[in-house]
Amino acid sequence: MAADESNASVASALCTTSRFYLAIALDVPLPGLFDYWHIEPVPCGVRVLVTFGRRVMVGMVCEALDTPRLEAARVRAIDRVLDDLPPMPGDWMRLAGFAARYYHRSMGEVLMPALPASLRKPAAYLGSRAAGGPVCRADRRPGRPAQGQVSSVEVSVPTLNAQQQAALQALLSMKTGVALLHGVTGSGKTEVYLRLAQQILSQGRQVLLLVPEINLTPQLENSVRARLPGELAPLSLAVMHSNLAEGERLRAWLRVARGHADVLLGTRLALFTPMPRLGLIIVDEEHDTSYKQQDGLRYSARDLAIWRGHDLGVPVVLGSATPSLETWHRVNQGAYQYLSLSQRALAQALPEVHLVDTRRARLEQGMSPQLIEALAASLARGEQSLVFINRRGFSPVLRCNSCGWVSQCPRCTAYAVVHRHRAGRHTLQCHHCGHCTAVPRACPDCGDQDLQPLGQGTQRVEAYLTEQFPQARILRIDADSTRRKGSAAALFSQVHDGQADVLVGTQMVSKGHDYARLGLVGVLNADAMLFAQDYRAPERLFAQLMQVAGRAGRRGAGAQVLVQTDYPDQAVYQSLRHHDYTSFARSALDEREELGLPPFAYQALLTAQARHLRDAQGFLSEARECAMRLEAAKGVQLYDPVPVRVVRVANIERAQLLIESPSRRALHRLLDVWLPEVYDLARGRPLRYGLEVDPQEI
DNA sequence: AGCACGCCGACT
DNA sequence: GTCGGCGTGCTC
Repeated sequence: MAADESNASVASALCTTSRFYLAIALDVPLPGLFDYWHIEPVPCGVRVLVTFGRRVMVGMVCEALDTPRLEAARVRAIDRVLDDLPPMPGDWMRLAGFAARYYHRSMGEVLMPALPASLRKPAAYLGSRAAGGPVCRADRRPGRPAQGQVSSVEVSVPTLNAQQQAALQALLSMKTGVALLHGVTGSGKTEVYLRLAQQILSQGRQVLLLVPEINLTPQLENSVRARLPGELAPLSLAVMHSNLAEGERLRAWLRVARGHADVLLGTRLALFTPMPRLGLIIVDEEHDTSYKQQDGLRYSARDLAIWRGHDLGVPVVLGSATPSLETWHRVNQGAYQYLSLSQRALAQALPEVHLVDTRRARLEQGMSPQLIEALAASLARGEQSLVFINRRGFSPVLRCNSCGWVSQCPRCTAYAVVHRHRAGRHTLQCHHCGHCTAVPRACPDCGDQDLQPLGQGTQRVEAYLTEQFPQARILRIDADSTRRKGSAAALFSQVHDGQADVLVGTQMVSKGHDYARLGLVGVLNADAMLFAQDYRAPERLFAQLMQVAGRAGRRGAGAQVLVQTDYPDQAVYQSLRHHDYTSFARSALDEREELGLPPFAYQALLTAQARHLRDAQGFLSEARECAMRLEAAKGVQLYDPVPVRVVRVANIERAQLLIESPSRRALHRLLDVWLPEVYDLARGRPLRYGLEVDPQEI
């Protein structure tokens, strides 16, 4: 071919090639979508490779544009259309769109993190090792054989009591909407979920079952797996949580998204999995705070699950022994159907709750004589006991008895916690930033060697009990003793095999696990939770204590719970004593209404982090003034910016501005017009900021 | 968020 | 004389 001829054909191709403009979502903290073009149309929901600045990114097509919103010369062509997957389904795009609007983030910040990592990382598509792309590679691998397969013949299906039967009937007839399944621990909520799920599955539809955290799924996973019907074409289960290896997560995601898996059991991130035949969403332990993501996009998987169910016209079941006050309020308003399981399924008695007034007790290592006595008795009966203390490490602070020096993290406004290690080398660790130093032999200020650990953590309680009960097998379960992968499962299986007499643990032990022979639960230092935090502290404490109390006596009778407190008259402890969620919720809601707090108001939190507190606070003050000048600020309260409780973490100082309104619409309308100005205000300042909608802690 | 450009201290 | 510290500016 002659050179001029080929040049001419290139030129004519360029002239005749039309450009199809696309608005593309990218995971960058910038508002809006980004304009690119391609030589042919690309449908919404398709992923593309684009060059953004100097790097290549995976983005998602969200709109086709007639004309670019940017000067045409600045619009780049996309690099490649990723066609290894069909376009993301419309309902999935709607869910992401809603989350982006509600949490006031760009579409890209919502969409992209919702995909398995290999589907959003350009490296998975570039270079020699990327041959075929991640989807192709996942499809080539058979995947691990299903573990824990239980033959359906061996499964004993429990019979339902009258309450369970009634709840199931009501749920079966529910075509859409939200129901609260309120059942005390051990009342058999799981059995109701499973029966309901079976019904939905038999209609050929998929079920999404959300659980708070994954260390509790082995038990649930086995019961679900055991109960999936179908002999010739067995229904299949996919499990999804953040501890999955990337390849496993992608394979599970693909099975669900292609409709090959029927049940998806997973933590909050599973909410964003496409499900072409979704027929039911269950949110177990809906009050649990781990449904709220605490970094990146701070979404509530429970709230989004409700939206998704509503959008698809599919029922959503919320289950809890201690529903969140938000949910309880919706029930009171008649917006959610209410179903109660007030009896334990196997007719065991609820454990007796005793409050030990620690103002009148002589404590040894934080433990009252009553608790020590009860532990001894329980050991003598050959039962298991649980000592619950929500504090890991040996002691929360080290103090010099001579000059009053206390162990402070050099980078945070927090104490450094004493930790003991096997080798006998002790450390001071900051639980906020991870800073770690050796425990000094002498006071760094005055040189005195009289350094004393103050207060108790799980290690110290474990050490003390080991000394008190040398014949007992004492096991500690907390974030430290379960750090290595798989060690949590190993420790829990020791417990279930009866190889432990006393369990010492943090909240890790209170979730999900069913302890067959547990006759006694002791709770240390509950008051710290009551006074430490914000207005939600009593609600969280109540849920936590109900949950840990519920661990006791699930199989036997006569179990007891001892809660040590300086304030036995507090409503939260009195309600706990009577296992009375309803009275607790009523008094807590009355108080919230009187004070105009959620769920009677809606909140957002603008946070700022900077090297110097004055920068963070100054920025928030200006942002506040800017908001007050806006028409949309009518009916919205903007509080004064304040430093957060632990103001400095890793040498970064933090402040926050609370925004509140009794009208959700008014709040969001203000955010819509105000946030672009906040964005401009932050430009060029030495700080970072973020917005949290419906904050759980303030 | 990345990633690069751009101006000032301790090293071969 | 450079290597590299992180301030600041931009990305369709």
